[in-house]
Amino acid sequence: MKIEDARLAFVQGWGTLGTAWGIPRSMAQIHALLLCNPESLSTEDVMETIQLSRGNVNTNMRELIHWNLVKKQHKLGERKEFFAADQEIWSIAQHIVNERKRRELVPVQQLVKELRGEMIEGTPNEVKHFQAMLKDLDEFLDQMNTLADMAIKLNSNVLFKRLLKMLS
Amino acid sequence: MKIEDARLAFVQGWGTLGTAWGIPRSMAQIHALLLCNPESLSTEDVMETIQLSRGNVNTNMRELIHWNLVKKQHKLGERKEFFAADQEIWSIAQHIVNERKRRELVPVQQLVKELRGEMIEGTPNEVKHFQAMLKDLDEFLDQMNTLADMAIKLNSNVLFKRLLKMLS
DNA sequence: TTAAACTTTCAGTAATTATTGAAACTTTAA
DNA sequence: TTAAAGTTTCAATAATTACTGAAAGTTTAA
Repeated sequence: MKIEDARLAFVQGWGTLGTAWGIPRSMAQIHALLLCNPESLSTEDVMETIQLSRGNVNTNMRELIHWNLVKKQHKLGERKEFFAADQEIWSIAQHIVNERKRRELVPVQQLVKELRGEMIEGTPNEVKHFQAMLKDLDEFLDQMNTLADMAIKLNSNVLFKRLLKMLS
Repeated sequence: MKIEDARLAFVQGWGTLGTAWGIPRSMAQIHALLLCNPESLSTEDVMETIQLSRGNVNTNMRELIHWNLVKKQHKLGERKEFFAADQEIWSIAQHIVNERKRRELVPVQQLVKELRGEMIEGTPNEVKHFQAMLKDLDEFLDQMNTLADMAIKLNSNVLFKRLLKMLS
């Protein structure tokens, strides 16, 4: 298999899977293409390799930069901008985890805390049940939050193995 | 605030947030409603409380049952089915993590392993880069997989605190 | 058996989200 | 300056995903 085809296969697969992660197909594809190229690429390189419109590439590239997954670069003597993906998998993971926390965890916590601050009127049994549920959820979300941070620190095999042992 | 309103607020919020988790709004709403009711509810209860069609409630309830988040129940003397949510937050988390692993982690691992099995033709530098990336990704995904399993086992404060200390 | 009570399915439609492409904008080199 | 090269924006459209409602199917009690 030629490297170009292998890259394309990776790009397509990553794109499909991206949608399962709640990430736009194009954004995932662009990221994949940058990941598997040692050189940085221009908007046009990306456009023609994965057949996307200029607007699409521009928008999603901005989003990738915002996620800290991609950096802008300039080449000597070239006017246009080039883009390169962060290649450190643990660094990538860190940024993805942070982004997902922001989108998925933080808003839930806000909701729960808001409701816990309310005075609830109803039969004692119902109120008790409702509040107990909120409390469990709140505590759980806190732990998840901490856990997500910790997961990122586990990038050394030493720590990872100690943890494995601890839980076995 | 009346308990009915508090429940509705929770249901609405959970529904909105559900979409950020890649879960259909209705499914999240139904789950939320069951979570905050001490009694099990019938399809019709759910339909009228959150204003959803019968088909929608039926379909999403089946999905919730498939995720092991909800159980069917029968009431003495009643012909229709009732539904109750699992109230154990760590058990809920376990099922959600398993489901997400199945949808989000497993397919990526397959893709990566498939590509690693290929012979790649290209310049040494490009091939080396491509394969190194796949290797990193593969190892990383393995660790993530293990980590997800472990996260679930951390439901005791004792373990959680030891881990915290270890990583601080 | 039959008919009422209840559940499931699914074609059609609505709502949401992603993508295009062209016009407007910005930067740079002559 | 100005015009060519490059970038950004965004209204229109396409693609995807979720929801409805009614018809078909199933179960149960008389």
